[in-house]
Amino acid sequence: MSTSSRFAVAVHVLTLMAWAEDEPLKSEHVAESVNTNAVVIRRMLCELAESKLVVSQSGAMGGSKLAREPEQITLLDIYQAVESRGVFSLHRHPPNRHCPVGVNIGTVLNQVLDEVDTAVESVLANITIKDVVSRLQPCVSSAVPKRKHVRKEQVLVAGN
Amino acid sequence: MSTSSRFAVAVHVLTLMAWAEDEPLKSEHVAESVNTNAVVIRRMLCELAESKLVVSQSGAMGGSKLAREPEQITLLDIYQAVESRGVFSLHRHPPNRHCPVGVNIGTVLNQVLDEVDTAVESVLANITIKDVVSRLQPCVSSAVPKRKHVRKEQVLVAGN
DNA sequence: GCAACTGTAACTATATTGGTTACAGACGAT
DNA sequence: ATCGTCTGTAACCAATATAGTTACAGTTGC
Repeated sequence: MSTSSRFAVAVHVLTLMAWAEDEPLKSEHVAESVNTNAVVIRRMLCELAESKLVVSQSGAMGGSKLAREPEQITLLDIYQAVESRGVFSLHRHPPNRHCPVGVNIGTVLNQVLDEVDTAVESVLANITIKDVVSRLQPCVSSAVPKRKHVRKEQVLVAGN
Repeated sequence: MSTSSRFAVAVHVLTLMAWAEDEPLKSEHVAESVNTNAVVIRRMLCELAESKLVVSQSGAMGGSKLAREPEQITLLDIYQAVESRGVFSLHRHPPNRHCPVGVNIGTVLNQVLDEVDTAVESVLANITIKDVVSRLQPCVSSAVPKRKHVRKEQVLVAGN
């Protein structure tokens, strides 16, 4: 697959804003929490603004905040704002159309990949930023997160 | 995200083998159907062999075929064989642990991403290679596949 | 032994993401 | 009005993953 961290970062950013309630956050400040460069955050904020999830204000005392209430923003909204493609891709080059399998496998795969995308979307549609904020509170910082899938590089709660 | 076509190609390969029944297929032949280089196919066949989905034989009259019946191989088996990571990744670098959101967002995100992975897996677990072969037959080659998500580069049934 | 295969290493090409610097433009405060 | 503080954005570079290619050692049937 080769997934990106764009979705994770976008959720992080919007969660910060929900946490900050109506106070506009500076990209520099957000970048500090995410632990990346402010320009990376601003690029993402532009995308999120295009999707009407945040509003930004230039100039002194400016910053960005949520465009709607946290309970009105689902993870699906965020996913669609920052991840342009579905979960899987088809062949890089079209298969051989002179082969009985090659000529039709795309159609079947598209059916399957749509089923997958739909499943992902229905999970994300049922979680709002408010939910994320609520789930944030009872966390004990000692626990190291574990995933079913091995994600080599990423052991959270470390560094800094 | 930045998904790869590895899953699509792997399904294509195993479908070819199911189609060919018990006849061993040469990597060169498979590559022709997939429209790629034979080495790319052989690399993938090695991974599929490690996961006991195919068996290969070297030497003259050699080739690869399914290790089990097509109805005993699910798309989840294939997914796990060729895609090492889950659907999404967490942050590239761990967030700032001095921030109340940064320190705990990983735990919450892991919960969400596990829900997503589980949803994807349950879809894939319910489709076998035999199902794919069955769905292959009634396809009319005139129809251009459509996906809910825009996948720019890839218009199937073209080229060559 | 020979020809036909697989397995694999080594290298290149390409694409995507992320990080960085730089700067134009917006805007509040004085 | 201008100054300092922000955002928006362009132009790069670096890192990573996938895919494509050539080359060749090893295996096996004939």
